[in-house]
Amino acid sequence: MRSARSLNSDRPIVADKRAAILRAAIRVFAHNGYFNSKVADIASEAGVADGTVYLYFKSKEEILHSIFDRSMEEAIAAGRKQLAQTEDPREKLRSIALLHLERLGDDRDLAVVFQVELRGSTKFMEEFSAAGFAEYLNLIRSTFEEGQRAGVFRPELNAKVVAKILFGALDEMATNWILSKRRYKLAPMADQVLDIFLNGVSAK
Amino acid sequence: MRSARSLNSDRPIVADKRAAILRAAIRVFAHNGYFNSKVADIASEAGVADGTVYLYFKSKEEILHSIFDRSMEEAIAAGRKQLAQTEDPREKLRSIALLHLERLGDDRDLAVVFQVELRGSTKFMEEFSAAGFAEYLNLIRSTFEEGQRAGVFRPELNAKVVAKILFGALDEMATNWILSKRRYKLAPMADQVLDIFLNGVSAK
DNA sequence: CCTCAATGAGTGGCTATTCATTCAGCCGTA
DNA sequence: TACGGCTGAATGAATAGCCACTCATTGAGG
Repeated sequence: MRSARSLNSDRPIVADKRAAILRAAIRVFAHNGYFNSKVADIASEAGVADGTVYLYFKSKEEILHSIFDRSMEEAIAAGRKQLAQTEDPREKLRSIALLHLERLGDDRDLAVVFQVELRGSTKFMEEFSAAGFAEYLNLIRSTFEEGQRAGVFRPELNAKVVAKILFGALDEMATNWILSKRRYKLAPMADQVLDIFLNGVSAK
Repeated sequence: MRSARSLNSDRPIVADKRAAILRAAIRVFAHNGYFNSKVADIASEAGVADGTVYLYFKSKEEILHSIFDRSMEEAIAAGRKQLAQTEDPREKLRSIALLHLERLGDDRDLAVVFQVELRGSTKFMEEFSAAGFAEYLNLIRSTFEEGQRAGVFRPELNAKVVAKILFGALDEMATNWILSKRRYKLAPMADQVLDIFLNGVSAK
């Protein structure tokens, strides 16, 4: 039904279908919630048979895992890259925030999965947070500490707490954006948050 | 099995059992997650038969609703009361924050249900947020606006955004506290958050 | 005796996962 | 070039297990 390269014939096909199923799953999870989504829904959304899903994923849960892993990996990579291109710690934090909200603002379905569906279970939260979120928080924290050493930020502040505050504020912007009926751009909120945040943590 | 007042005989009994079931549900939901919790688990935790649950609640979902409604109502009432006893807008916000974290810090199971389980579905989020969260955010917002009028807070800031930032920061403190393996007091975090927050939003 | 809260075994509906079957493309052979 | 398996990706009907919810029955209190 689908044409494929001849050598290494499985790779391109596999990647295609895996990706299609993942994209379908994001859409379905976003609309119905993880627990109310049927594997059959995902399959039909992806245009494959029910059983095909199990050729690419061990279980429904693994699909959710994969969504998280892939997205978080991308996000962190993008974040690091951005950090490498910036000097001023204040601007670094601004970049992280902007990237964070841009990424979610560009894909509402993915945002719903991240802000809502992934939070819906302590089990997921613990597993996931250990890996991905913690790393992300550390990215923020170490950037802040860098700024403290540079004398830009108030030295007496606990960097861990500061990181959580910034993350929490951004996270809430995203969640509110999803739940809001009004349609507005998410990314520009980053500046409003950063304004207050930087004003609160800057030295002098 | 349980003794009761003679007149109006249903009220005391009903209240007792309803409350017992709710308390049990909080515990069970906190440990297994809403979707992985069986009604039978709740019943046995509450020390009643499966069917008894349905004498007090229409469905499993209604139990979750009730937990949210009751707790949110209490929290908002407590918040309003506290606000009435305070003058300075800065102190008002500090009180709200402290109350917020104290309440969650005092009951870990309830906190898990609030921070994790209640977020796990867009459907819930939309229904709930419309009612409870929005009201809570408004409480913060109007307090902030009061402070703006009094010249305490920077007048150019968007109060709605400011409210979300504060709420988001507190919310993240709570979520992190739940997921953390280390045991620490949650309430004192309020001061650290408020320090940075107030520093960020204060006039001058 | 009544009444009615409480019980808990049974039912119905649902859905994740499995697996026997199909079939498209490919290769060796004539 | 034409043919006849062969491979394994894809299918989707069937299974197996789970669990919210019902309701006929019980028995304590009055």
